[in-house]
Amino acid sequence: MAPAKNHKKKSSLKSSVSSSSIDRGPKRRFQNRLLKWYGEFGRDLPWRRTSDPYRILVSEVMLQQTQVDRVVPKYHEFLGKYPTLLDLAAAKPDDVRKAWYPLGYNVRPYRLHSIACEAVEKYGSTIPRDPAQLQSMKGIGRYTAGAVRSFAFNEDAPILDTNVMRVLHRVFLGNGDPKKKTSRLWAMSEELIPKGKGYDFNQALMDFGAVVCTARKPYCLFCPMRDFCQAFPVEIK
DNA sequence: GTCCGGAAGG
DNA sequence: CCTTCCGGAC
Repeated sequence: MAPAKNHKKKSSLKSSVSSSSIDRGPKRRFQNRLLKWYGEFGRDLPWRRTSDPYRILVSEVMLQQTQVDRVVPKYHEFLGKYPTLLDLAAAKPDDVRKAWYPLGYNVRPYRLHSIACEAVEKYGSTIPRDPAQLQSMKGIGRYTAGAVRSFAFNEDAPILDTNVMRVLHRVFLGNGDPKKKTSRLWAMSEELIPKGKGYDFNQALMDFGAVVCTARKPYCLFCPMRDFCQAFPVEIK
């Protein structure tokens, strides 16, 4: 009788090390395939051709409420009129509201203007990168703060808008109401970012939700995640 | 007509 | 937790 050694556990690394709610395999597959997909199919959008935090902020506030196709022309027009943070801060609020038309949700141009003023007064005419400072400003919630941090400052900061929520919920959770799992999805969004790649990964997430994993009629047959997606195939209504 | 959507305010 | 804001897509 061979005195077999007792291995209680093969590897403590496997399941309990990090408080991760996502398994290694799916996590790495998702990261790799998403970034690959983005390299191939990612969109060329104007705010991806600048590193000016002000311009990225403008784009994010516009995108909060409006689809990309409607934002693009207005983004150029608005920045033609207010090319810098200082230009916007110096403007009259009502002129900013007029420059916003017809994007809708008209409280937002006022807030964007007040953010510009506050940045000039309190933060040395720069957009702050600190999440608490960002979120202290009216008009910047957790999503927009994460977007500014990752897209303007290259930080590995998580984002969660309804697109990202839908994608992560479908791929990793499957059924149920995503809105009831908001805090868990925030944690997942953070956990999934490959170190140092917050910018590309988050941009990729947004594109993927907008192009493949759409709210209605998602393109599951072209989806690189379909072999492990918990929601595949999403029923078409 | 119905759905969609960030942030604020209730 | 729920509603409001505003315009467009379907």
